[in-house]
Amino acid sequence: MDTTKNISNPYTVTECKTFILPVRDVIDLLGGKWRLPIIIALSFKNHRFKELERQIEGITPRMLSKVLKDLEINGLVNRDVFKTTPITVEYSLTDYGKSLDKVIETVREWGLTHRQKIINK
Amino acid sequence: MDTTKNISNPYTVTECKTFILPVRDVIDLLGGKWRLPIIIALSFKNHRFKELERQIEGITPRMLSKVLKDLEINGLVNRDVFKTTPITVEYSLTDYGKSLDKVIETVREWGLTHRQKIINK
DNA sequence: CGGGATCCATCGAGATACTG
DNA sequence: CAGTATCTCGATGGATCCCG
Repeated sequence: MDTTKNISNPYTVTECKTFILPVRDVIDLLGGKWRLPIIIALSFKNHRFKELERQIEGITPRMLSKVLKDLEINGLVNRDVFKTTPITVEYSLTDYGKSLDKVIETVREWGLTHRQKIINK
Repeated sequence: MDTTKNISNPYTVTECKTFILPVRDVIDLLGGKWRLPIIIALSFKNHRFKELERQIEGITPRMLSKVLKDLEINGLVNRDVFKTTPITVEYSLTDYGKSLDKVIETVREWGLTHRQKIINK
């Protein structure tokens, strides 16, 4: 944040919204119940649909399908179909998806200290 | 993320959940419709309740009250009551709350490039 | 195996009115 | 001014069954 402008708040409401937009995008991309588990699982290794369903306990195929589709649209996940019988589909993180790791790590570090702080109260 | 362990995924499901927990904490802290606008507004300057209500267009006193209370519980926001007549209440970010700025900035940078990438498609 | 379709429960959030 | 109390609704996600 541009602290040089904090003193008298010269930002208009519109500027403030513009500031927030890209942050909200990422929060939404990582938010929801299943996005993080799926991204983390794929950061470990590529997975097939059924593998993910087994790995991420509690998820239904409906939600798995939905989130994977969304992550694919956002360019974070690759979907590779192999024409075996029966058909197999492999999901993997794109290089771009992997670039989220550093963001997640930054967030995680703050979150770890936060946990300590809250627990100590 | 510990990339040295990514190759064969030695993480158990439990370890994976433990890994995610602090990340989820932060996402929840910044998620929802009003948390970011409130935090950003308070990062500019301290505000009274009514000032926030005016500044953050569309928010109802109910939601404002709710989120402020939650942010206070999480140690991000101070609530100072002044016994004037009528009573005035000033909200401000704690030093701890301000420490979130660097996290938000990291998230925002990634989000900005993401916007470019998505728009160009 | 890799999903889609449908129905249903829960929860975040809006609208409105009211209080100390 | 600084909130609280109800009521309501739409979105998120769960349960279950089905298909190529």
